[in-house]
Amino acid sequence: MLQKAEKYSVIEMCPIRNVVARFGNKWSLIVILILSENEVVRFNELCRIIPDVSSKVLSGTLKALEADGLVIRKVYPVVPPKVEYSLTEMGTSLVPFIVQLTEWAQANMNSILKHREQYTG
Amino acid sequence: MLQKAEKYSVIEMCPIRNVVARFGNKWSLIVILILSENEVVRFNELCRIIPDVSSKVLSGTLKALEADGLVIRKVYPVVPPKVEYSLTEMGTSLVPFIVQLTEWAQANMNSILKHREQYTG
DNA sequence: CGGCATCCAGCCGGATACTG
DNA sequence: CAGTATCCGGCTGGATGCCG
Repeated sequence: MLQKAEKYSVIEMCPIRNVVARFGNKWSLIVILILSENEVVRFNELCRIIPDVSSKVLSGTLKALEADGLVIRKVYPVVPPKVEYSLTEMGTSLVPFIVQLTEWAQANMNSILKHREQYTG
Repeated sequence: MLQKAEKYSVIEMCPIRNVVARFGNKWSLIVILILSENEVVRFNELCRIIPDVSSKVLSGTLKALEADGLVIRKVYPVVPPKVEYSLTEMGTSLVPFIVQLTEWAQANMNSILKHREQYTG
């Protein structure tokens, strides 16, 4: 305790920072949640479901999740192209924790918002 | 399902995005974890414990957490100044979920790293 | 349909220096 | 000791346009 926390030092070695660096962006969690609710979703479906995301950013988000082994990208060699996204087993195993976090957020959101507006920095 | 997800629309109304917008930054989770392990920590202790954080960024992080009602900032009117940070009840209630997330990250980090290096974008 | 290329603005975090 | 002030570079995310 209270000594230099080596375990938090190198971001590549730090699970928290590693995981948060991945999910801390604007859309990753929403994508995972939607995939967990729908099993298989096409690119443009995600585009429509998620409000205000550009296709460039969405594809970047999906790529990152795919690179981590959380999401599967399945391409059908047809015209017009068809691409389906789904969660891997590892991705699915993460869902319960995200859901719990979401529930906590839901339960405490009002309190947090109230604190924020009362706060005088 | 597969309809415009209003629940994710407005960030102020969306618990996930609200919570992640707050913890998705570089240091918040580490600060919360350290506070959860130590009960009361002074500013400079945090500075020393956390690697590579500047005092400006740290104070910003703490302010945000304080504004949300997750962290208490207690100032002692002495010279030199003494300020103690600790978790509120709400902050403490969040810790288990973060810990779970951390454990998931720890358990899956190797797999994630392996996927990343195998991934050819 | 499912992207990528390009360009661009804003924010986040870091370095340094200074203060009550 | 516990910050704030200033400056700055880089990255993230968004807009637009193009392509197989």
